[in-house]
Amino acid sequence: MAEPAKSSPLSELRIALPSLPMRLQEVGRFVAANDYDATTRSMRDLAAEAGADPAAFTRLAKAIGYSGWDELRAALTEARRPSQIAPFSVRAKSRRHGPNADVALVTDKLEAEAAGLPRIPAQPIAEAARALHDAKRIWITGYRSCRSVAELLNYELRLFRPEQVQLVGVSGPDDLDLGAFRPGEAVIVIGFLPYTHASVRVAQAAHRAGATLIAIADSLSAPMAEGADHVLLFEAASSPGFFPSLTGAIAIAQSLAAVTFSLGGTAAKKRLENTEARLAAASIYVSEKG
Amino acid sequence: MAEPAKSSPLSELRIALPSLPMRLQEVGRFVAANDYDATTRSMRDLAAEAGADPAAFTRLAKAIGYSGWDELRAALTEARRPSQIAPFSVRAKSRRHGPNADVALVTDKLEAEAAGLPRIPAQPIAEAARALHDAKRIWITGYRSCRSVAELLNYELRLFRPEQVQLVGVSGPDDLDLGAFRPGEAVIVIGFLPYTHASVRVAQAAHRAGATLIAIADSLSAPMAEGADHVLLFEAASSPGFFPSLTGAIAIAQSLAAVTFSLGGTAAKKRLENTEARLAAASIYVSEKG
DNA sequence: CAATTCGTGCAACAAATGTTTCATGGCCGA
DNA sequence: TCGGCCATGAAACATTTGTTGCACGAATTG
Repeated sequence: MAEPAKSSPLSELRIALPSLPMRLQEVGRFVAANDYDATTRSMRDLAAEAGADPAAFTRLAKAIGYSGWDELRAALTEARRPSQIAPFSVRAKSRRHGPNADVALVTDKLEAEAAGLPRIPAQPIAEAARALHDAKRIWITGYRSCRSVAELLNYELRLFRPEQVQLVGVSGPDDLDLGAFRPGEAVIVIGFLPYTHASVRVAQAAHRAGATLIAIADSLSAPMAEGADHVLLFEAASSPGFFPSLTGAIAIAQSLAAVTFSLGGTAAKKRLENTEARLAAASIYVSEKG
Repeated sequence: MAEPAKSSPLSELRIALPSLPMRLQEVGRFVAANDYDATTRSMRDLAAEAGADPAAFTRLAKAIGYSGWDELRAALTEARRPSQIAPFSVRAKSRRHGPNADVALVTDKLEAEAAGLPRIPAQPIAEAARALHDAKRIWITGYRSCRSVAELLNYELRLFRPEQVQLVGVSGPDDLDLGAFRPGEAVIVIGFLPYTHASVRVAQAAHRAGATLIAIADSLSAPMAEGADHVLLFEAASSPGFFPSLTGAIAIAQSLAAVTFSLGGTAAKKRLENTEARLAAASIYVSEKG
């Protein structure tokens, strides 16, 4: 296995963890999960809380290349030390070129997207959520990269309205679903430039069928926004890079789901609890440990 | 002696400072200025650096109402403890009613997520992108709500590396793919609390096969982060509402794709152009009209 | 099945920690 | 000037710290 850059003692620990004896894995996990206590409290103290032998900590440190627990803790302490000079020094020194050009690209991107989120109009989202709340059935559409947004929305809505939410095109060709739209139902279409023919077709079908059309798009003049009852705007081109940004669309989708759930009241809450109980019973999730 | 509002040990110190003997003032100022070292390093060590007598630290602690240096340090340690994300307090807060309660929920959510994005560590993303660039093949995994993130990443990476990127589990049961992992390949696993067994299985299989493991998770102690060569952290619980937030994970995925594309240089650019040309030829997109 | 390695808990070890005591020296009031 | 007081440093103290040697048991190997 290749050496993956000795960035932090915690990552060294993580990497070595799986190849360690069982007990050492336990204490290793404990250290990773409680690294602040690891730097401040004593070895024996930690051992008592972790329910392990104090010696295990020393052995762990040696197993991952340190001379002893003291040295490991010193490394953790340094890694945790609050950085005195904050973002500007990093930002100024590594613009565009140099070895850190990639890092600069990432920070620029994240900042741009963070700046874009508060510009999303909230009012239309709340109104659209009410429309979803009133809808007898909810269809969701998104193609190409927007498919991920559609699926997330589908997933979250189905957590508390399982029988009434459906992705367009999952159970056969899209066209079969298009004929099923009815008044009183809601159809969500997600898309941005360049717009796919398929998404426009869905929007038109929804409009023609008299269903409530909700468009999540990057522009009011997007073709699937024509005739839409609710248009939720986000900025797809706000961040640097070559692909349009979906962060805004995801944020909208999640807000939409959250408000819709909130409108659902205790009934929605109960259905969510049922769903979660079923998932837990099927032991889908890794149980949390003390 | 009056209790001076036990807000923080540091403020107690500052208040009592002027009425202390000269040497104790010096030591007190040193502690206030280096409180991180005060919690991590030993008393004698600090004394050496401050140029003072070790006993002065004990006397200082007693002078401001503690039983000894140990107790003062414990108080400083607790005051410095990183605030573990408290979703409940956020949820319990201002459950505002009235007509605009829904709008307020949306704006709160968007602002919280916007605040979370710049906190994402950029360096690991850049390093992980380089690993992807070097990988002969890229596998992507995400279950439940993380599936959407996995699919977005899959989509964007396939735009310029179509033959080398694959979602785990699309062409049959996951287990078939798990056996296909090879050294020199990269496996991306996305997940957050509660963690699914399936994602942990994939991560372990990747590690066992000697493939480069990249984990996108909400915690360093996430089970799929064990043994990972790269861990990309985001805050799933940062925003109000009942569902964990995927905005950070999406932002990471997009940054990862962008940097990987950037590393690909002209070759990647050419492949992307080919893909776009093919899509255009199939008239997937609505042509832009004046 | 025997031999051996390896992982693990226990207990004793030396080193380091925080505390206390004691001696010194400066300061102020009588 | 004397005597008490307090601040201060150095050294001795008991305690706690991290470490290591040892024994026992499980897993592995020949």
